[in-house]
Amino acid sequence: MDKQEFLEVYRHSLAHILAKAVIEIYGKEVQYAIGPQIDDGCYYDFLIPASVGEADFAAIEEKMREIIKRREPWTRQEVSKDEALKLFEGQKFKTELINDLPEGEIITIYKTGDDFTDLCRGPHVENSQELMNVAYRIRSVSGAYWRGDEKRDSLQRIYLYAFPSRDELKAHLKFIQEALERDHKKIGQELSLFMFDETAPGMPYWLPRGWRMYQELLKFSRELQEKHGYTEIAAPLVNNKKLWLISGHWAHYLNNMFIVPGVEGFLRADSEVADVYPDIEDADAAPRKVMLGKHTVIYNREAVDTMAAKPMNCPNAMMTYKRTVHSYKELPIRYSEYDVLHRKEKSGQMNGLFRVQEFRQDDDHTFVMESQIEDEIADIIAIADEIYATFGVTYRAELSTRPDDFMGDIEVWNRAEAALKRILDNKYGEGGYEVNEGDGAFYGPKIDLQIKDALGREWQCGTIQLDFQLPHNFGLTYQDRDGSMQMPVVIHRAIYGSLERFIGIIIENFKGAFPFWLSPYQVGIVPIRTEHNEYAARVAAALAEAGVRVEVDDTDSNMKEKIKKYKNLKDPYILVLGDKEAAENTVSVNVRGSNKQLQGVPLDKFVKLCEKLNSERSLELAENAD
RNA sequence: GCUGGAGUAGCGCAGUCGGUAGCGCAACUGAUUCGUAAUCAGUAGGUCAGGGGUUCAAGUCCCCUCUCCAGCUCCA
Repeated sequence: MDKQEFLEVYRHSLAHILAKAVIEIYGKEVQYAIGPQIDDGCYYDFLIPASVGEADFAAIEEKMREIIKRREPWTRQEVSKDEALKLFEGQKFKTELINDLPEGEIITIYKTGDDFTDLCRGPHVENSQELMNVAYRIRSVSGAYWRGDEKRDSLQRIYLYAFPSRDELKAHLKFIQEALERDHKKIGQELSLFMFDETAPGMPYWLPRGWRMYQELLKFSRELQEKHGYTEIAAPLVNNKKLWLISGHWAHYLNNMFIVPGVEGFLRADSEVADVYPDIEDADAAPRKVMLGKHTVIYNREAVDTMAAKPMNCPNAMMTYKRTVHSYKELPIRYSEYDVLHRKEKSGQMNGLFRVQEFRQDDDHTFVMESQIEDEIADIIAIADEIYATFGVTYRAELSTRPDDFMGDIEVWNRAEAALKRILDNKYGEGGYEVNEGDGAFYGPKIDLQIKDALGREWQCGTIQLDFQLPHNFGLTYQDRDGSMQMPVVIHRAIYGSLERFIGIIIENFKGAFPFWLSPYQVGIVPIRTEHNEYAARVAAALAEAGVRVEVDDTDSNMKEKIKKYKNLKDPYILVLGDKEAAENTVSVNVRGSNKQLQGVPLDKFVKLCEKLNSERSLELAENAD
């Protein structure tokens, strides 16, 4: 048995032990659902008459230990559907699972001791004593729906960390701790990068330090895209619903849009209003008539002047394309935009910068002829390569192909998918990327790029999507060589994805110690005494002149406090300036992440070093000025 | 939206049985003028998330709302 199999077997088995322990503690009325293994352990879903909290963890862990110590044998049995139903009588989730199994299928059950039976495919340990040495700990308890369906039973899910040895469990707990320390919300607060307020849920305020970083990301993207023939546009943030009717958002995305009622949309209701739906979620609820008080103001979402904040840039890009007629000679046309988007999320969906209601994407819509798809996408991937490499992250590509409810011409789909496969085969080798069959959008196939951060966690950022639908909805055309009017294909693409989410990721990736080019302030200057402020100002001016972001603490607090302040803010270089430096026109440099100090570095040399780090967007800080 | 937790000074937190709102850092004032991660002393700072209720009395108990967090579900 290899290690992976071993992990699966004992994590699976531990889930059974967990269920047995919970039943022994909370009684036979516990309904147990399913208990799969996961990356770092396993979980089990229960319907328990009591609410399980942290205070109960120790008791459950102790009970599990006690059960393992009984050294009970595990026995596998094959039973018929009827026998299985009888065995799990009163267990509604198990009953449902059994009923869903195809007729005639052999059902396997596992007994742990003679008082606990679970429906399971196995395999499992032969005897509980095999679990004596494994290390486990209850991680947490949280809510989960039966079969992930929010309309069904809400269960208590108990998570377990489980590892083959104590050391491995310890290492994992350390990893979790590390991830916690990297939390971008915590670092964002410490480094004054961004903030939130309850008056604008899920909409970040970018503070001066964070906004500098944001601008650097934009600058990098713009520079690179300029080289690749992109042209930037900016478009209305709020558009009349007529636009959303054409794009299809009014029909398919309305619940995620912030509606802006126009003047016409306001009604003064002095009397009865018909067709008021008591519950917007419940389509079956009968509309009622409601008597509103005099002068109550309501608004009508369907009024002609109703508008909505844009959740996506695509419709405006389509409008921009449509402004004039286009020749095949002009294609590809690449409209990039960084406009602010708003997407209304259900409460509870927000999470720091990872999930917000207001954000910007490094978005682009490229209009191409079908024959240009392959070259264009290869070029997009080249951009992605350069961007991700600059942040020191690696990535993995995934191709999603035609779903069942696809729209458009199947021949076009087939050619497009073949083109995407050719690109990916070329770039990553056959099998060097994942294929998710049937996972594409209804309007076209797509390539997703998953990046991997310093802790090995994966994030979906980049996406490249072909679209045959919007050009159709907006009636886009170009005139081909033979004079006929053809429909272009649209490529939607983003590399950072959302700037907000990407910044959240790199905050955690770098733990707030950003590369020089990205740091909010790149150099912090500490004059030793106030009499050195004048020289400090000269140094700062020289650096600023060279495009270096520099901050000076010219207060009269002592130098140790000043150094500490800039260290806590993770400025890459801290310059300490006193008599010696002023006399020699040099700087003494503290390099972030090292205790080394570079004494007596000539000022012009240091300026050159900073310029070099900036122009190369270097990941590493130089530890000497040569 | 669902389950569970949380919201007290700018930040991090304490606040016991319901009985005058606390600590550390930061800020401000003064002294100190300092060579590599916290100088000393003093001062100020509060609608205890918001609203309602119980009570002689509410940060504390009850109800509603908002926001955040851990998950679920959904997503870039």
